[in-house]
Amino acid sequence: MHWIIRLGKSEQRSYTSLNPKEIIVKQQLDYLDLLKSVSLFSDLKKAELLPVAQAAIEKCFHAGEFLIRQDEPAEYLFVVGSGNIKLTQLSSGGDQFLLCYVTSGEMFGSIAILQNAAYPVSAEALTYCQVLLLPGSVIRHLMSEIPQLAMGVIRHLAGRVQSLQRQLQELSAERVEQRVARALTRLASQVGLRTEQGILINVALSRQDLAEMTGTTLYTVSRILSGWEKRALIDAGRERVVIKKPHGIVAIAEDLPAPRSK
Amino acid sequence: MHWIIRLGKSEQRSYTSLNPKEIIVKQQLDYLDLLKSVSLFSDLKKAELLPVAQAAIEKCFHAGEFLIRQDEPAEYLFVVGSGNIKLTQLSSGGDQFLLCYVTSGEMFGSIAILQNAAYPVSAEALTYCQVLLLPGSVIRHLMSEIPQLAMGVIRHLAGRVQSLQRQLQELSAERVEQRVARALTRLASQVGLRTEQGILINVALSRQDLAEMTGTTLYTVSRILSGWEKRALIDAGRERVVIKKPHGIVAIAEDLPAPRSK
DNA sequence: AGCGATCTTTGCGCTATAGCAAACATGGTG
DNA sequence: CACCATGTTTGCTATAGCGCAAAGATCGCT
Repeated sequence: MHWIIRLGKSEQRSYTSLNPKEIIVKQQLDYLDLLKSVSLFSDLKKAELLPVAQAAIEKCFHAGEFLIRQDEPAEYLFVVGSGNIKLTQLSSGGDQFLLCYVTSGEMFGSIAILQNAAYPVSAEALTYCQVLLLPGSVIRHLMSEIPQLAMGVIRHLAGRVQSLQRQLQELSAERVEQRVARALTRLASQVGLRTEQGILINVALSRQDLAEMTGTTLYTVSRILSGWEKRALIDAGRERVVIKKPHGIVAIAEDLPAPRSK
Repeated sequence: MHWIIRLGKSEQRSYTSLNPKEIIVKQQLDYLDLLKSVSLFSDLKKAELLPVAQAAIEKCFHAGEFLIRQDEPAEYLFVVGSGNIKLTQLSSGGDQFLLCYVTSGEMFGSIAILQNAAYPVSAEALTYCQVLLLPGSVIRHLMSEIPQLAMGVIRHLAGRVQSLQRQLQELSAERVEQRVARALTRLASQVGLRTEQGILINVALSRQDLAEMTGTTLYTVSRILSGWEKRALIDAGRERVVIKKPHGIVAIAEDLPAPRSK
């Protein structure tokens, strides 16, 4: 990440040795690179992104801090520059559901584009995070000038709808083991890190987290992972999973007949 | 519904006794009324809706016919003028999930706004249906001229995302009885018909349908409905449910302690 | 290095729900 | 009006997954 680290308060700009104008320009260029990498803005020219970058607020969060809390008024879209974040939803009954992880180059809080909306989820920083806050009102107004932007938002939301529908279907039709396998493959493709032992899921991932993702209990997840570890499919530790035989896990996720573990 | 019934083929227009121009104008006015009633277009002025109405294709379907099939290229948005439709999703494993019912004044197939997308669901007519087909390309191009339209689409999708997230949470955390109760209350508010005996769910609703909505089996649904019938909460018949004590069902859906059935 | 907090494992019993099979009900149709 | 297709009920059995409790592992901190 070639993005300049800067700690929250914008006043700090004036404390640097460079002259203010130069800093602002540099910052905007950096913002532009980050924004451009987000699929929401990929159709836009850099020039069109300038007003977005200008309205963006840079902010950092420490592990454990909440970026947004469920039911609070939704003012900002969040673009993640670095770090890992998890989105969770709390039900009235007090059960928590882990919707997804968000990591660099991704975005969340698109609900802020709508007026008077509230966040339907909470976002918790799992590591130190650098994010850009984009005021929903700015995006909203910009959309009328830049139709591509509106299309980007629509594409983003449509993708989310489809992935949620698929998840719903899976949750209703598949057994727990299959769902956990699916969650792992999803995580692998999103935050997986190729190592010698296999694919390391590169976020702190407790049994409880996996349970909240798949609608089960930490006990059941623990038993499943233990089983897989005995079959040498994975290597599991405290808040850590390494997939040693990806094809084996995929086989379970897709419910293929023979794992063919020769 | 004050919408003129006309059978599919546009050639029929010339067979009427009125002069063609008058008919076309009349038709567009009717289309405009229908479109205006759809939340997607509610922010638009009637004049702005004219191009949409002009591009709309009227079509009718008989009970049992499929309006769209999963994985087919998505060309049209559908606006329902009359009739009931169910949206289902088929998994690779062959399990069907019933996503939702769609009825007059509602809309589906918004994925068609995106280029080269495929429908993620199938839509089956449960009754005789009159629908308007709006070419996705037309909406797509109109969005750049009418920002309100883009906002409407975004609002629609955002609502869908939230409702799906809620459903996901419910499916993962709640027991079957609760989920069935929830499905019934949802249906009651959408297609419920107030009668003397209670709220009649005004669509053909088999045990199998309820099972596919809630991620369970028709056996379990049957047992649950039988139980509720014994407690005089509902009145169930072949593909028919009447909610006699709405508060009782809501109490189950919300998992309230005392049903208070005095 | 040792301690406490947190996470993980696993034995055990239990319940909710799946799923078959067979009888039963219902409504449309000729 | 009787038949048939289709939907529904219910007894029975099987089992996946829940959830407690207690022991064990791991990590960060001082």
